[in-house]
Amino acid sequence: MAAREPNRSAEQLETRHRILREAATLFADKGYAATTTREIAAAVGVQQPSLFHHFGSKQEILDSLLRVSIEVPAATLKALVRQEGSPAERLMAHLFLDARHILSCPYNLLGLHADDVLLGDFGRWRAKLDELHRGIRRLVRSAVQEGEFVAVEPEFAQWTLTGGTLAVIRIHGGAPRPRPDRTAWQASRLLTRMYLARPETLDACQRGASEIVDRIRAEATPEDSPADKPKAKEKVKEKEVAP
Amino acid sequence: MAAREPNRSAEQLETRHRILREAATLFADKGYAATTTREIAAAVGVQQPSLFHHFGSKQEILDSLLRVSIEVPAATLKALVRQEGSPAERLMAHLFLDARHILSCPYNLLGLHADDVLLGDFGRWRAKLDELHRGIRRLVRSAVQEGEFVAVEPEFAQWTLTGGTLAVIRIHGGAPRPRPDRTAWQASRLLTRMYLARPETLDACQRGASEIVDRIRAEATPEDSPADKPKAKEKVKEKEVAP
DNA sequence: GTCTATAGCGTGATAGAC
DNA sequence: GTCTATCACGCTATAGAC
Repeated sequence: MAAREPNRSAEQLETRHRILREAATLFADKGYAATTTREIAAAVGVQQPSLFHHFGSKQEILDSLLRVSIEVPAATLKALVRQEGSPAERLMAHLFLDARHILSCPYNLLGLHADDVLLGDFGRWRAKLDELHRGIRRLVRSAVQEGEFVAVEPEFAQWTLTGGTLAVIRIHGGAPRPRPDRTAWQASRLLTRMYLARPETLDACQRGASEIVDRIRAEATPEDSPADKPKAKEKVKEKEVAP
Repeated sequence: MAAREPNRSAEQLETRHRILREAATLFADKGYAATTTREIAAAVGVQQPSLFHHFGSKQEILDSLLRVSIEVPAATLKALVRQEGSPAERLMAHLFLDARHILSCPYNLLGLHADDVLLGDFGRWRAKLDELHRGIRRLVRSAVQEGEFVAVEPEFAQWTLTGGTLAVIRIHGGAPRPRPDRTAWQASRLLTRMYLARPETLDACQRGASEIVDRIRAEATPEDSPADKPKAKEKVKEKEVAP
């Protein structure tokens, strides 16, 4: 990287962002292994070797996307377990935060949840994701023990709930949604309802979850975004990919 | 990843079936594109070119597995729409049949649902799967209209329900389950419960679904009714597809 | 920062002996 | 039916001009 350049040109950031964006879409469509660097370059509108000016390797592109996909949810879940509130409320808060993160993300994160990615040479992210899943299973187990949830295998519940998050990604598809909060609450309500022993307590559960979300937002640092996280105020233009 | 040891317990099977079995496991672990024919051969315990005596290409291996994974559920859903019963009951019957098919299948079908497979050069199977998803969305839409289900986007419901089927595959993992019917009913009960407007009607819904399943089974085996054909549910044995 | 040209390698698949 | 040997191709990544 040009160390003596005082200002990283907006052009470079733009290209880097577009690479991530197009790569994420292609990974979602065809999978990571099946996507070639030539296809990514073609979607961005540059020649294939030009990618390697911005990223050291194809895996590095995936790595940057995985950071967005996994690091944020893992951090929020970690914040969640310290919060007060019943297990079901905390689980619902997690489901909401996860869904809203997806709906606010400018990249299509679908391909990053495929097994060829998570079981490949990405032990670092795999470990983080396992931690996430363990946290969810722990919350499910507590909710079942306290009678909030019906009897269910924690592992099955975890896979259906994370599968529900995938459903949010599928419907989202990388396109901006009008009201992310509303959609995220809808999804988390349905997923929580699946296991709630007394479904009529869903509204109360959501109120508890909402309070937890507010508390986390209050204690969270304003800038929680490393270099790869694109600005919330995005100037993402509609892509004009040469097919 | 380390090369897998040849599966000695499977050495008695036909080589062709062992190839399918080991390939399915590898596809589930690493994805289709990331799995090499050399890895499949190593898992089976033969040299790589020997695979091509049994299958014309790597894609042909995948094709044989996709037939097992998609053709059976598509056929049962087609039989379902002709049955009497409320939309929720028919949907629950589908979820049960799908789960039981998975739990009775000797192959790990997880990798076949990955997007790199279904969006690749397999338009034939992709079309069949789309048909399946459309059928599910149609049942969801009817159930919502009739007040059996809570208000929900059919597309979201379809992805969560098919995601729930994936959860069954994940827990199954290709290993035999003691009581497939019991596990399949548990899963379909939870998934149906997610959208049932009045969860207290779940038992009634299951009774209706069970009757539909029985009717389908009756019409699926209309001609062969020798004396030794038992009707016990647990006796249902999925015959391996040997094309 | 992007380009052209190409290296280096692993892949799916084939040929022919046994 | 399985083996050894090998091909032809497409892939990621590098080198160096501009």
